[in-house]
Amino acid sequence: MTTPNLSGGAGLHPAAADAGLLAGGIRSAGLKVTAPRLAVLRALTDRPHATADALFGAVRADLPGTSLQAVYGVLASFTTAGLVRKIEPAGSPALFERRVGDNHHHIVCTGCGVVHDVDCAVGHAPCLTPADALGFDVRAAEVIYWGLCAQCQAETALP
Amino acid sequence: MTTPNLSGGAGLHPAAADAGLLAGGIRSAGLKVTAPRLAVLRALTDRPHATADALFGAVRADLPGTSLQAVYGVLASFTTAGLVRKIEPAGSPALFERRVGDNHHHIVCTGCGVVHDVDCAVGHAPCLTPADALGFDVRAAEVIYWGLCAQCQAETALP
DNA sequence: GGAATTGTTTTGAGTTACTCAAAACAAAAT
DNA sequence: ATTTTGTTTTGAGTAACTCAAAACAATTCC
Repeated sequence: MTTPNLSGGAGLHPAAADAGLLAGGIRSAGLKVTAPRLAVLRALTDRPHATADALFGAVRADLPGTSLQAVYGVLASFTTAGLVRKIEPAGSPALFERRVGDNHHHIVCTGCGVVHDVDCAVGHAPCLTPADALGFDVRAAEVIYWGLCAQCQAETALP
Repeated sequence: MTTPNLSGGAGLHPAAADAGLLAGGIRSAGLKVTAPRLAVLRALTDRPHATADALFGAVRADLPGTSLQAVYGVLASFTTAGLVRKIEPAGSPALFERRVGDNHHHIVCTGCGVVHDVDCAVGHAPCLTPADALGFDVRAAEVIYWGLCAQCQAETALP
């Protein structure tokens, strides 16, 4: 075998099986399966809220020669295809996550910048309806909570 | 009188009275009253959700020679002082608004980018409490609704 | 009212996080 | 195997800020 196995056939070891799953996801989104795309998706699996730059760093570790622009391109196509979600918290470069399709929100630490997922406040779509939509056809509600994470609280409480 | 009236004394005509009010606000925020600051605050009064660049355009109309960096500086000091609020919707440069101190949210048109204020969804602080704060000390909840404004709806519905 | 003090603005440079386009290349369809 | 189509590389360019030093102006103090 002289070419890498990108085709998602029966896996022979864990990484191959993983590649198969990733490849299937990419293919069923209507996109061609390529090595940079697999690498980005794999990197994003380990880093649930990553910047393009962080992913670039991770990708080039297992696929040297990949360009930053390729990572941007991959992320753009994934985002358009609904395979990943892009979030842009104030003051931060864009973050990407694989968790899509549900309406979850985010909590960002103002101290260290760490981001976690949080489920919608009230059980059912609560924040999805503004008091007065002003004639808008509302399609999405994005909620970002800001606060101090447990660790940053502990650190600021020191003598 | 050879120097402009920045001191906020009894106004002689509407613009002066306005300057007095603006100056008072700036002064009580603990900031020095300067011509660029008055100009930015006045421009922001007419443009409830403006970018630094838009404000720069407006400011230089009545105070030529003001630099863009001065506008950034003014906005940074106002934001720190709590005199204005900075919002950063995804894909847009930062917007500034004078409405502060209440917990209102925003609705952004995905077509034309227009931004309006909206009050909190449910009567009482609804979105302020995530289902699970994950140990965070939550200080703020920011909600952005995305949708099509009435005008953009009408335009997309054309034959 | 004038000098000292402190904070602000100008001027000029630099950075981050992207975006765009053309040519080389690789995956999928035939 | 070849063609087609979509992707990645390479290289350039941009928007929106941020930083620092020197000039300047608003308060404070006498």
